Amino acid sequence: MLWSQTFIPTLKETPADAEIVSHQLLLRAGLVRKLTGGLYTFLPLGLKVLRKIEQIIREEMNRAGGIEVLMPALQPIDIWQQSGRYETASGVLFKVRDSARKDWVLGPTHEEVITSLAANELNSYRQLPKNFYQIQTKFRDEIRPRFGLMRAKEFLMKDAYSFDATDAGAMTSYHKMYDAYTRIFARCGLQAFPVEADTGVIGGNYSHEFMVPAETGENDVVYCESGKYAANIEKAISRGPAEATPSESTGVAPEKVATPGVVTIEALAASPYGVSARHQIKTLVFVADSKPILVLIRGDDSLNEAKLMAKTGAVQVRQATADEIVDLLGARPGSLGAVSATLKTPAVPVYADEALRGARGMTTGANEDGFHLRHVEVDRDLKVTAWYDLRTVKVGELCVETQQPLKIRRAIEVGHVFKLGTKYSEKLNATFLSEDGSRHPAVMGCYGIGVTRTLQAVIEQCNDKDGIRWPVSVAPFTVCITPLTVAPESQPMTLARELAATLEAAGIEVILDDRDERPGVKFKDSELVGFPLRVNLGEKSLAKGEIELKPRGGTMRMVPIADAAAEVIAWVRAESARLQG
RNA sequence: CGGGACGUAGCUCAGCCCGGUAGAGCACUUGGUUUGGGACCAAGACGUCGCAGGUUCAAAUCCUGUCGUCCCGACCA
Repeated sequence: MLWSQTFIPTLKETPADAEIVSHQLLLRAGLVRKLTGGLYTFLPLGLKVLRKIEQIIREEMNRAGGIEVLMPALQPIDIWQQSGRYETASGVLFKVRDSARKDWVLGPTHEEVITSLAANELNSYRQLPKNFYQIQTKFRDEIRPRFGLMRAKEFLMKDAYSFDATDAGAMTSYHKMYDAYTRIFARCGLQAFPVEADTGVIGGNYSHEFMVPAETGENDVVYCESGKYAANIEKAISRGPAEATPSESTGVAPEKVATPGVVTIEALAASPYGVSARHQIKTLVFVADSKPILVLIRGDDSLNEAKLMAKTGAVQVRQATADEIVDLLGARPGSLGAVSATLKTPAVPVYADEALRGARGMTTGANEDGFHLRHVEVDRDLKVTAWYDLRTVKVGELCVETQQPLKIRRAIEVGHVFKLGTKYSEKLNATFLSEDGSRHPAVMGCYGIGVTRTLQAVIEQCNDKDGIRWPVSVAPFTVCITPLTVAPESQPMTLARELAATLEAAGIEVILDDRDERPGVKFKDSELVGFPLRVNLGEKSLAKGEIELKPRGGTMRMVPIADAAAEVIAWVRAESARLQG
């Protein structure tokens, strides 16, 4: 490929609306251009990278027994109503209306479509297991598209769906995908690692996310340095708070104390009250599936809403409004409590965090503005409907596996594998006949990779001050041949064309920078775009019988003209082998 | 949806507070000089100052509304 005959609009300056380095480099290297918020056009080089990532995914999916299909992006709403997600996922659904005024959705994911297919086509245990996958555009009405391709309204995803006859079979399918994902990200040159994950709206009971460590990521991962434990903070557990919950009884009944103007944990902890956060019970009011609930957390802990939803089985949870809270408890936020004697409506469920078990000598709101209760003992004074682990793990707490202190880091989620069970197969009648003639719903799993997000994650992880540093496996071109003189019959240009032909014949993707630009411009551009190897052909070196090999980020090496092709091929093969894992 | 910032040339931005002929650098066009790390000189072209109202003799500048972008939060298979 000649540079002059493709389209690589590089930018010297950083675009104003790109915040993170990978987004800036996507634009500066001429890989994408924004149409509007959350929607991007892929330019030739961006598209080449995308296709390479897709190809790696295809190879590994096929190797793991996946069968490629292509499903419609436009979907009828009835299957979404059948699965129940027309309601539960309505926040992300793009809905469209046709000329007959019938409603459709643009698929944010394809459990409904594939399960409908399976319902019709998979009727016997003899046909199982099956794992269908596709690489296709997804649409999600993200509230806030962000960071270029990281969170977009329209994006490319690889999604796969497994159907098994038995739970054990489903676990096997799950682990095949888990292993395939590990290989896929390694081949893309990404350091990604699996973590235990919450399943969210998609459902199911077992799940891992593949995370790329990055400060700009949108997820917090809790992990143990031993490598034996890692989980999304939404799911993470520990051996409990670093400081024990107070459990010594004062032997005194709850006592009302005036705390005028005190509406925060901090204010109550400060002078003149001096009630440390650890001695307080935080009372939160939520509306879970339209019903009010009280949630109790130790004052120095924070509620993990994902856990609340997972543990209570609630589908939609929101914080109650101030008015709702006053109606329910008779007091405003800041003075709320769950001490039974103060509750107007004892029927409201009270969910308490495990860390509050046996707590005594606690202080909590009196359900009367400006007053708190002290000497509260949870077992004696509160009626707890259910105890759950609802708190968010904090740095330094001990790992449940190794008892070492846990750490937390930011990460980008590039893949997610779920064991779904029979949630969708039951609702959409994807059943099969087993050997004994009985009918069962297929046991499903689903597996997603954000292809466009993966592309940006590679940039986020592989860059330096000069630009992108593509791993050879996904680089738009592997070698950038750079003649410093481009006159058609000049020696640099003639040798450049010959070398390009030789390398292409060896299956190496080459771009030849035939632009009539000064060397500095070409060097800067090739480094910005990030081609793994640049081959310089300048009259000075050629006069000495040498060609220059400059790996991106490495040191320049001179090789005899006659050896250049062989040297480049050897370099590329060695780099490629390094990424095969 | 709440909070904040910002919309001026293709890009990065100044001008706005204090109303009075729309600017710089880069990019682009032409000519010349250069030619191993984003060259230099000269000439040129490029704008309904996001949009709509309002105030005013006069609005990029002040006011109101609106649309859009980015960030934080909420939310997020």
